Amino acid sequence: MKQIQTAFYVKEDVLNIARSLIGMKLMTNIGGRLTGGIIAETEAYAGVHDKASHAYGGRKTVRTEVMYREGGIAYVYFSYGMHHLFNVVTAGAGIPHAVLIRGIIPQVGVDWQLKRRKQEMIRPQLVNGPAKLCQALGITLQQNTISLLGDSVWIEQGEKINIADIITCRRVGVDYAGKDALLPYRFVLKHDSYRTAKIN
DNA sequence: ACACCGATTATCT
DNA sequence: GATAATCGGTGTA
Repeated sequence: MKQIQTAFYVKEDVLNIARSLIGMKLMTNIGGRLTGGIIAETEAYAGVHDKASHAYGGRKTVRTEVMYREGGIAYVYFSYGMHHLFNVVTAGAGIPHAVLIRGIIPQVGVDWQLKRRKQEMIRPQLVNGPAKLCQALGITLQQNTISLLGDSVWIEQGEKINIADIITCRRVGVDYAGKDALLPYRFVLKHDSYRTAKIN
């Protein structure tokens, strides 16, 4: 079994999971195309107490219901009328934790990733954002709620990362969360040549 | 380098 | 009817 197993996803320390995901490989096999890359940037969303989380205050809607399920599944949502964002649901059932994947280093099926992104060359802007990597890997609302233990979208062991090579900083685009926008819930791989995003 | 802004629609209130 | 865990293009320097 190459897929990371349920025991990893159901832990309650979402920050630790978000940091541990750095260096692992996010893989998709969608439309007969095998694509993937090393996870280089993540953000933790810590459920009901985190003002930046879609589940803040126990908010439960058609969209966010998936966050309350047992960890190890995908939470994909559609934003700004044109972008898909991919999260890993974590913790046990009833605890709506999630980790947003914000950047990868393309590794598998790079030609398909370029094609999906309508680009010719491998450049930082290929996959250095949450909506960009979804487009490159073919992730859409179709993948919402699917198990990460299946053979369509999954995470597998990747490179061993030294903890000193991970930058911890503030999350992006969550100003509406007030004080919680300042929390150090974002993890970024140092020396990622595909990253151009600013570190706060 | 950085600031500004328009695109476009599922989902929520 | 309003909002949005973004992106890419344009403009100024």
